[in-house]
Amino acid sequence: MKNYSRQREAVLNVLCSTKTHPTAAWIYENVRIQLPNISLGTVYRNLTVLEQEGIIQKIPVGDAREHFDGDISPHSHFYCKLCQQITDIPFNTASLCKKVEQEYGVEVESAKYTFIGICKNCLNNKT
Amino acid sequence: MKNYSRQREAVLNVLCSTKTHPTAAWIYENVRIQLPNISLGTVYRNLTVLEQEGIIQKIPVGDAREHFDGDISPHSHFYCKLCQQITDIPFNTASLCKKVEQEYGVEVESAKYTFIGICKNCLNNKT
DNA sequence: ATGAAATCAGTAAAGATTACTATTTTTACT
DNA sequence: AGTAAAAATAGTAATCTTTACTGATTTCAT
Repeated sequence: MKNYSRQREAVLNVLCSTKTHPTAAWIYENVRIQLPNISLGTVYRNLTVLEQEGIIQKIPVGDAREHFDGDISPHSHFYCKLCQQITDIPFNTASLCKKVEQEYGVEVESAKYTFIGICKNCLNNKT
Repeated sequence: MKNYSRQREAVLNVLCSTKTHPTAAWIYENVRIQLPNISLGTVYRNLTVLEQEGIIQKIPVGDAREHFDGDISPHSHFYCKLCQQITDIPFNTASLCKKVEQEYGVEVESAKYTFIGICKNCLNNKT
């Protein structure tokens, strides 16, 4: 079904080598260092494929673009409204999924917890 | 600082009178029934203002556009990947906010829990 | 090696959001 | 009520993000 490609591997490698939860545009710019001819559409297509296969996950935070995360272990995220950085919060999201499935008769594939506010650095810089 | 306007009130009313967690485009179309001359930019601006004031909230689910919710009580959401509907899950998000604040030295303004999968209806229709 | 299936680069198109400007509306004050 | 400053608006344009298309290239199984 799915075929190996240098481009898909490069997209995955770039994403997995950062903890910044980047956007497609950022991934595109960084993959271009290794593969200068890769096209933006290829990055988008591969991000979609990788997400559908459950190898990566999307992290929407409400800034009008999608962010991606190569770490699919069930953890949470904090989004700073001032510096726009997304940081990991090792709070496990798995525990409530079964509860939601049983109580609502749905099939839960993933859960995303996002905490929004002001990060430590930005709080300090405010003084 | 902020002035009253018929347009802002209409945007808020339309959003609060639905449980569908609509997009800006949907809100625009529905406000147009009452105010045919309202412009899309006005809808966007007012949604931004209302969100900054904490009167409404944004619900990003990863479908490349923002959804909005007039209900700001701390509850969760379920997003169906098949029918794209967002439904409320009355699971309270408030309890972990303080924990995150204390453990990470951040200021948490809001928390969003989103469960993603396949809803009851779509599971039945699959048979 | 070879042919079907998958993927690609490059480009165009579509969709979502923000920016800009001249005009109108709201508010505070008289 | 009258007025001036501040805020908001409609309409339009521009920007940014994402998806779609197409002919060429690459991968994979045989």
